[in-house]
Amino acid sequence: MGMTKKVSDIQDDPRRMEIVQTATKLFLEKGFSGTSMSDLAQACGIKKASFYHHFRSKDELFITAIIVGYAPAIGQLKALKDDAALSDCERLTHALKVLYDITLHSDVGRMSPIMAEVSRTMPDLSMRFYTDYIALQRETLRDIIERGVDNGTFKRPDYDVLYHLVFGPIVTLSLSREMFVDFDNLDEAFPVPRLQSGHIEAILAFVR
Amino acid sequence: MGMTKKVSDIQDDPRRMEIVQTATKLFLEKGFSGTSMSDLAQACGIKKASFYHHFRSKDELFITAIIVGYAPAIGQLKALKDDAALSDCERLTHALKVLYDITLHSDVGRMSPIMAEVSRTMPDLSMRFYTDYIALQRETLRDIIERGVDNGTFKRPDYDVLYHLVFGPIVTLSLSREMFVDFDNLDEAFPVPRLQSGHIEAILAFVR
DNA sequence: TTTTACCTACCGACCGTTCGGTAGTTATAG
DNA sequence: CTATAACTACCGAACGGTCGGTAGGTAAAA
Repeated sequence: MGMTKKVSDIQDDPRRMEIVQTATKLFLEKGFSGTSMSDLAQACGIKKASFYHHFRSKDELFITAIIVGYAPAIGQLKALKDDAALSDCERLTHALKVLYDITLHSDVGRMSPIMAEVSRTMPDLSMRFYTDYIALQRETLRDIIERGVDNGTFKRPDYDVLYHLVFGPIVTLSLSREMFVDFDNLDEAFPVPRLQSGHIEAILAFVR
Repeated sequence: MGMTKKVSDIQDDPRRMEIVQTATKLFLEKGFSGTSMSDLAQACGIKKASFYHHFRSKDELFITAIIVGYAPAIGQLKALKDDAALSDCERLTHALKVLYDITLHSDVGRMSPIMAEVSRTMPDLSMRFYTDYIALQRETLRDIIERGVDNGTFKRPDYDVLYHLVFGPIVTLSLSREMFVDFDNLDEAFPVPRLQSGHIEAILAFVR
């Protein structure tokens, strides 16, 4: 308690949020150590010194950007649990599609390379990323499957293996596409729609 | 031609290789931008300036370290293709185990975070990493499956989906374990042996 | 005599950060 | 209504430090 700031506190200050948005874009583009405070200042239309009115340090700004960055994904995940209208298979399929969408097209998905970069120097942040986001992903998937097990639709899997099979391909796909952005034939080497539907089919077969 | 150096050329110079080995260890520990030439010099028992006798720049040293680092894995992969004594399923199982071993326990496997870190600033290296290593991984897997298809053991899969399902979990597992090294319960969150055997079973079911 | 491998000493550039100060706004007191 | 104190947002200039890299020399091997 005390030290940790809530996401809502940060988001309440509009000036801070502007800066965080711009910073997020830059960090995603050029990585943490690749983005200097001068770069950041220029992008924000502010002088370097003025940052330190809003944030204690570069680290604090970065950490804020990460946490704010995955906040919407957390909302999407929580919404998945309460999808009453669907059948078990539809719910699982939909959940997997949402996971693909989040991981491939939102900030949090594109963050994996930076998280990998800073994980060694900011283990606390990695830890928080795990408990706030990864653990929630797992939990959500588990809830959906358990519901299907109760209804007799699915047989209960080894959940750790299931997480491995579900998140592994998605994360690697996102990471690969971030790493090889400059490929001329990126969509040929990593054809997202086909990989996605093939993967979902395989997972359905696995839990049935 | 011309610019590109062969691995054998580098490996022929023992002093260079000593330096590369030490550098590799440091880069894996602290990342690219986290490792300074001074750090490197101290670890090698050499003065900073003496580096520039052996390598043109920090980048060249790093690139050399990466390429030398995945060389043995390439050897292992090539050996997999000519495994005559085994049955199709045994061969596939064995290949998957080797992939796990390489990716989790060798330098090249542990390199994914650094490759992610530098991919934006060194797109050429990423490209080379892809064609030298990733494409070879895919090709090897494909050959093994094709052999099984010819024998009637396997049905021919969508290979892109297969790559997705095979390499995705392995890479993510390796990356996760690198990122969350400091977890007290790393083996609980990512229990390698169970994940590995569960994954292999699922893949066998997928191609059969 | 030239080449190799290493050294000492140093460079300019840039890093994240701090300092002292300045407008402009708001709150308070006379 | 006015004087003043306090606060917010920002700035120019500089800080100590580290970065990758270089100039030039030395000592020994070829």
